[in-house]
Amino acid sequence: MKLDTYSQSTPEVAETNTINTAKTATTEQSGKDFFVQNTCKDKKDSEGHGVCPLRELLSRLGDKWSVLLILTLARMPGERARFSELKRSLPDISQRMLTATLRNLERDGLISREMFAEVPPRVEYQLTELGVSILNPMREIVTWIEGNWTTIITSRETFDKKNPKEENGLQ
Amino acid sequence: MKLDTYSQSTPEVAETNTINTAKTATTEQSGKDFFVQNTCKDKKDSEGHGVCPLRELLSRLGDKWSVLLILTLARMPGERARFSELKRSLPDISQRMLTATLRNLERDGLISREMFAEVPPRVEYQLTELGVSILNPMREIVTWIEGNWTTIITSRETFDKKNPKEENGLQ
DNA sequence: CTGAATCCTTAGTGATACTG
DNA sequence: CAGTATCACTAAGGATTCAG
Repeated sequence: MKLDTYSQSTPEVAETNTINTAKTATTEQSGKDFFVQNTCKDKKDSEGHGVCPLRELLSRLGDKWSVLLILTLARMPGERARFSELKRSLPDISQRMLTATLRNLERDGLISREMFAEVPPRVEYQLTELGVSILNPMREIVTWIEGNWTTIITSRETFDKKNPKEENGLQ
Repeated sequence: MKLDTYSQSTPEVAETNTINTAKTATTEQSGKDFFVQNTCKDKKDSEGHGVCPLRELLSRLGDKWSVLLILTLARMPGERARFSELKRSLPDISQRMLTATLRNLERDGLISREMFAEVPPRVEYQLTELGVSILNPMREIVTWIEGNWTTIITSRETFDKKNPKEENGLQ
């Protein structure tokens, strides 16, 4: 027997509540909506493309090494370096992940790859124009993080203190 | 029997190669290095903090819903909305993920949570000052993605055409 | 040197059902 | 309404080994 205590809406607070539900939808161009709004599925279409650009690109930038790799490459002379240099600059990255990340970034056109048919193989990676163009927005995020990191840490500590659950975070 | 064909460095191309290895390290403040450089481990210290702020925050922004949620909240009047409104705005998110993402963002201090002890429970979430402050850098990334999305798609297509492997991407 | 191939572990995510 | 709890699945990531 389900008590109806928590039905759709109680008499006194019908439909629209304290906070207005504000159909502000029309105030935004529906172009933006494509990126943020409802229709944003992660399913791939017939071509194999993701259908949510924002989410897909974001998750690329959010993956473990892409940003670090781009920033590392940006610090190299000519925004250019070879495989082993990158490996040295990011000691914690596994060879497998370095290869894979480079490959994905190349696929997206952010870096270019040049292979030299020498006896000890040499491969050089370089930020493309597209890759360079993302540096500024990227650096703004980095700057923001640098500037607010301690604030965030503090926030976490007080939060964890007030919520002394076993384990925090996802799951 | 290992042939020594690929030893450290071949005679004619010793140590420093075509591309100079440029110890440009000194040209960068070592503060930056903390974020990008070698010492960047993902291990947690005794307190449970990640030791690589950049990576950690980036992966938060890169997770499936954080950015979408922040942007959605930013579009609400007063950068404020209740749980069910957010759920409606992001129909594809599961309740579990909405709860978890909101919780993480609250923990980081990007959003605040206010609970009302009413009979049908009401909880309102709002971007904090910190949360609002990340909107601009975030929007720059979004803008960049919007502006370069088709370029990236094109790049991927040509790449996949030239590399007709079974499946691309990681793994 | 620069990868590719395998194997394996686990974190992220979704579906579903239950609760105050 | 706003969550929690469980379970199950997948994909991301690491370690290691093999190869041109």
